[in-house]
Amino acid sequence: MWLTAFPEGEQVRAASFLALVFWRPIRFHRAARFLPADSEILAMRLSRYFMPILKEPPREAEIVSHRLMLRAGMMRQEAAGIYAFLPLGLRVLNKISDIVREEQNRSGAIELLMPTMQPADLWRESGRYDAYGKEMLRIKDRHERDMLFGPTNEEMITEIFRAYVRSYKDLPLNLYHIQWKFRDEVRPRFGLMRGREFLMKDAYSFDVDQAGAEHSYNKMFVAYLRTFARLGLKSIPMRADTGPIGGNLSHEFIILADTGESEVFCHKDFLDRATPPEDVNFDDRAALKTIFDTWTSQYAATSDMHDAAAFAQVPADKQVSARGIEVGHIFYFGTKYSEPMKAVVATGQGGDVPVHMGSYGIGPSRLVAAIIEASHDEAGIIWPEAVAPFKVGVLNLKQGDAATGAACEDLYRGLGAKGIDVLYDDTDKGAGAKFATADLIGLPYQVMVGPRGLAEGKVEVKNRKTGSKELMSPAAALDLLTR
RNA sequence: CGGGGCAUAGCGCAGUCUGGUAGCGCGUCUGGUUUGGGACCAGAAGGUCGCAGGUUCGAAUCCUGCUGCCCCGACCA
Repeated sequence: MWLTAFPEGEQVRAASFLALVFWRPIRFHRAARFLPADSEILAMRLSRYFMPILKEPPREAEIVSHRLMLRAGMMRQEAAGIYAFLPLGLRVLNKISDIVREEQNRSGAIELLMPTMQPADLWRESGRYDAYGKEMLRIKDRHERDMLFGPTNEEMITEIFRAYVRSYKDLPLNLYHIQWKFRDEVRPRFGLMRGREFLMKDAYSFDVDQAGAEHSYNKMFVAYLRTFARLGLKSIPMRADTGPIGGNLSHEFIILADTGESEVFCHKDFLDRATPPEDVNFDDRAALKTIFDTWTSQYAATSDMHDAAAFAQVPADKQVSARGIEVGHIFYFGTKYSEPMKAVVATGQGGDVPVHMGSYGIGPSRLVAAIIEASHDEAGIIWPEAVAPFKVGVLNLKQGDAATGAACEDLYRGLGAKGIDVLYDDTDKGAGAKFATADLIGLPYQVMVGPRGLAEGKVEVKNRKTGSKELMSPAAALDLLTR
């Protein structure tokens, strides 16, 4: 548009200047011009991607998710407990965050975004500036004002709430954000599992009374069950200690993984209980209460809360003791913050009351690691389809061969055009190396395109999870993978 | 914060005890031959040995201090 402001002769120079500046994107567009615009970010040629895989795991990585994330080129450590997400890791993180977001929205929670930096004064109001201890990273700005890198956001959300909401008519309200947190752990470890900087979805509910707050709690409870199920995980809610955040109703959501950091005990029925359906009515108090009761009626506890006598009441063939990873935590804490911070609403019956609050956390960055812990084998990661960085890998087993090249291009473009996330391994590597890479980064479906199969008009589709391989025509593969 | 360990090329490691011109594998680059489970041959590039001091004719190696990272424990999304 503003090009027209150039004198005639200048337009050419301006245009070529732009071409220079945007040379890389233009080159990409040219190569991908058969794809609709929206698909360009979904489809990727490995030869042009940034995915620095490692054959050997770096020495510092001890646990499997940490090793595999480093080997798959998903992240890079920059300091103890602090990681850069590389492109492959970011794709997974974003897919997890999107699912978390969808389920929060479905439950009626509303997204906003609070800053990572917070003024200390807010925390002095709640009394937590002194109480939180050294885990809170404290900073002074240039004017010597006390600031902090937020470890959580109860104070700030309460400040926002009290600034605008005055009436019971505006309740219930649940506000959430997905933002980086910083907790200066004494001993960060296990890669993303216990980092110092981590991504957290934290939601905060506001209700006029305890009954309302319990309904809000149940909404999150159900949303969490759905979220973890969609991420391909079996989650088990376990009664939890309320810890430093305070309150009196709290559950941890634990997923089972052999390498999990805590020991858990539960009733076997948890493992095949049906996930609440997509169309569950979040406004139906009784229905949500029923789901909550069903999911909390049987024994489930981490070693901290374990009661051996109660566990012994579970029939022997139903006793499960396993290892687990905490991936979510929900709290109801009443008026712990609303009272000191004066977040009050008119009740409609004369007078104000402090609102009843709850907070609800899920760590998407920890989930990246937790999913790997729960789903991997000797060869590498086995991504659940919903969070895989790419759903399909197209492997050209004989790079430079005209026939395999053409078949791969067709599949690559065909999948991309249908909106499938596809990674096309068009590198010079040998077939074996490509198999190893595809398995390492855990692509759910891998299409092997080589001269041997192509001679009979076939490609091979491999399922990463089951290991099954099937020969079929490229058209059948396209059909299968876009279904 | 207590205890233990590590730091040498992009990654994994040897060399340190017993001081004497810094090595191996993988990866990278060039050329060629290859191509269905981490190919082969030939050649090449790449390191102030974590940092600072000290001892010595000479330090990756010995001494002192510091920093970073990992593991176990206590603590935690």
